[in-house]
Amino acid sequence: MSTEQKQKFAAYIASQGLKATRQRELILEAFLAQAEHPSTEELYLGLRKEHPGIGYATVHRTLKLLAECGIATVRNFGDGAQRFEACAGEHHDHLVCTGCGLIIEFENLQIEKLQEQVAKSHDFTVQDHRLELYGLCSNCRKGE
Amino acid sequence: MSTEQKQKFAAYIASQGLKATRQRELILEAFLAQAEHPSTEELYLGLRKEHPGIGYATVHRTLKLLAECGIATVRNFGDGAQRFEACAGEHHDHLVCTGCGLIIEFENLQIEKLQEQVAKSHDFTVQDHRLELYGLCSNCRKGE
DNA sequence: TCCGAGATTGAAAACCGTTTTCATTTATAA
DNA sequence: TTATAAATGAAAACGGTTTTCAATCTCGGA
Ligand SMILES: [Mn+2]
Ligand SMILES: [Mn+2]
Ligand SMILES: [Zn+2]
Ligand SMILES: [Zn+2]
Repeated sequence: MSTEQKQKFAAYIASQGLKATRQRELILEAFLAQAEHPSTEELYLGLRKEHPGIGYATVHRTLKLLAECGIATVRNFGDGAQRFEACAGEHHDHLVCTGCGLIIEFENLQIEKLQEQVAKSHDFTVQDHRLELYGLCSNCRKGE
Repeated sequence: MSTEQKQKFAAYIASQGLKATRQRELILEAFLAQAEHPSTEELYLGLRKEHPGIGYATVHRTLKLLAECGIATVRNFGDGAQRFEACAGEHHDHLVCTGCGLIIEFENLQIEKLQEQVAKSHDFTVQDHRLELYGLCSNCRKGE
């Protein structure tokens, strides 16, 4: 439920001496409502329909704030733009279709465990990781 | 041996109706000689010491050519710049230290296999993938 | 060897997503 | 209500990449 995220954001804002503004509220709502992996631009264009006054910089700044406080994750699927995704519960990785842009999410605990082992064997402490499989979905394969 | 790569490049250039130039030769040599994961800028600055006339655009264009013909891979470790790496034999993935920038390479066949399984279970054909583990190397962990 | 079509080069400008700047507006504690 | 500091939107700056363009070079054919 989005109330949870709103509270989390409010708490973070308070804890950092920041201010609760109309724009931040709007942007969080739009972010939670929007499609899966929006870029700043996409979210900004969506918002502007309802709220023409809103600024691109504010949208981007707020998305970074959301990432800071753990509501969003920053993704990068190699299209040159940062994308943002709500941290809904479980961690997951992505299959990205190079044909149509389709993104499928998956989690695989075995892979995660093996990653930990690899890190340990090199005396590394993992803070984060990215795993993306690029290829063709079944539709795009047919279309070839 | 670098002769192999030179031949591969020569063959590719011929096959595409491109031309063999002094610059391309120089850039390939520098690329093969340089450190592990150079950016265009880094390679360019290195080259300029010996060959002040060389242009940034030419370096970048040539690196893209090398990627096209399978001599180089494009990497992106999240520092905002494309990095290039010689495709020396085996595929590998990376551990990236967020403290000092150290990069450790690894390969793990179990992970690769599991990736294939994941893809298959979603009816995906994998063309490429990226796996990076970000964290702290033992040195940087001590320094904290 | 020389020529000419067409590719390549380097410098500079354009590009594009991100970040900063700055004058103005707004939130919040007193 | 007021004072203070933060936030906003527009525009400029930024930084890596890509394009443009006139000059230069490559290489197959004469
Ligand atoms: Mn996702
Ligand atoms: Mn490597
Ligand atoms: Zn597809
Ligand atoms: Zn380190």
